[in-house]
Amino acid sequence: MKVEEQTVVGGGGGAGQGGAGFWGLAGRPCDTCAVDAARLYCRLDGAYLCAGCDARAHGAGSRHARVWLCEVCEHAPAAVTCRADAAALCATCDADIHSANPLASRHLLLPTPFFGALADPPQPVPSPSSAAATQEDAEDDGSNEAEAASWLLPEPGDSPEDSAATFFADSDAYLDLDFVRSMDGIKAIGVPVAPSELDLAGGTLFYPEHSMNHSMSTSEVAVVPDALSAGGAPAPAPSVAVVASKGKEREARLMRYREKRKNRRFQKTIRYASRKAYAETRPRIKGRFAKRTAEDDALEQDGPFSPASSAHLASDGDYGVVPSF
DNA sequence: TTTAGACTTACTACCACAAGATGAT
DNA sequence: GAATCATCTTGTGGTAGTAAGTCTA
Repeated sequence: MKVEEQTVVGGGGGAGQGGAGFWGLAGRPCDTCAVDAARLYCRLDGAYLCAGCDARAHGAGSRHARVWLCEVCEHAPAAVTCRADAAALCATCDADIHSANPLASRHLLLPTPFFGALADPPQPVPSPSSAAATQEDAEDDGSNEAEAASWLLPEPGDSPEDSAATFFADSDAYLDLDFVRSMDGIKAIGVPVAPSELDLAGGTLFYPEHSMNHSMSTSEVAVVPDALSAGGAPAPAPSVAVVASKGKEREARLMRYREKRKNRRFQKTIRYASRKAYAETRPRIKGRFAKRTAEDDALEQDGPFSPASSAHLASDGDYGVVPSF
């Protein structure tokens, strides 16, 4: 925790001085209006669109397959959706994040295209199997379980307090070759490979043989892209400037990703607003529910916190509320 | 380098009771 | 089949307690 805080503070300072633009990571503008930030990519049109322009261009019956922009870099079309992280990721960011360690590599990855009218923001991105379910349901039913499962299966060398996506990002500088060797034996853990037709970014979706190499290499100073090194020919050494820039970009991307996930994933879903409203008005003793007294009953009848009114108030709160029937 | 203690962080159990679910009539 | 009633189960939030991790001497 402290490591992450320090990382955030340090990185935040750097980002704060120059903002996202400093790293060259400002969101891609909409190709149509050029005003708002693009949020999705239409394959048929070959255009990056904001929500408004997409709504104008694609109606509910639209058959144009579109994908969200990567939530990490906000530049490339998302290639997959990670249900555990509830995030749409491009091939590059997916490789960065999900090849970082064996836990992350087990996240359930789903194809991203959707059709019809733009519904809601891409968090979580609707999965094909849960089209009829609410967004909250999709997140609760799948991602939480998937991530919880991944966290419950520690691997040698894992830090229990770090999430799968953040561990190596926070400790890149401390990786050593022994750990790389220790990963060789487990890098073949099965990851569902998406059909090649979803390879929207023009690259491969997964790197089953090179994922660990990719992660390790990008975590070190000498960055050698897999595409270059995979051919067997020795890749030319990148310049120091390029290497440093890549490292900072990746760090900034991952930091943004972590912040977003942190803010998103722990929102409580209220299934019964009426029960929540009632619980909030009930008397407590040291946090525990206490028996009602006659005075409590009298106050409730006179005061503004009758169950009915409280339920109404609670329904307007910031919680995700499943209406009671 | 190891150990002990202090400190921090995250998680869980607990409580009462209305609302919801279920089965019987 | 629909309506009513009785009984059982579920879900709700704030706090204390505890486990686990981190830091320092």
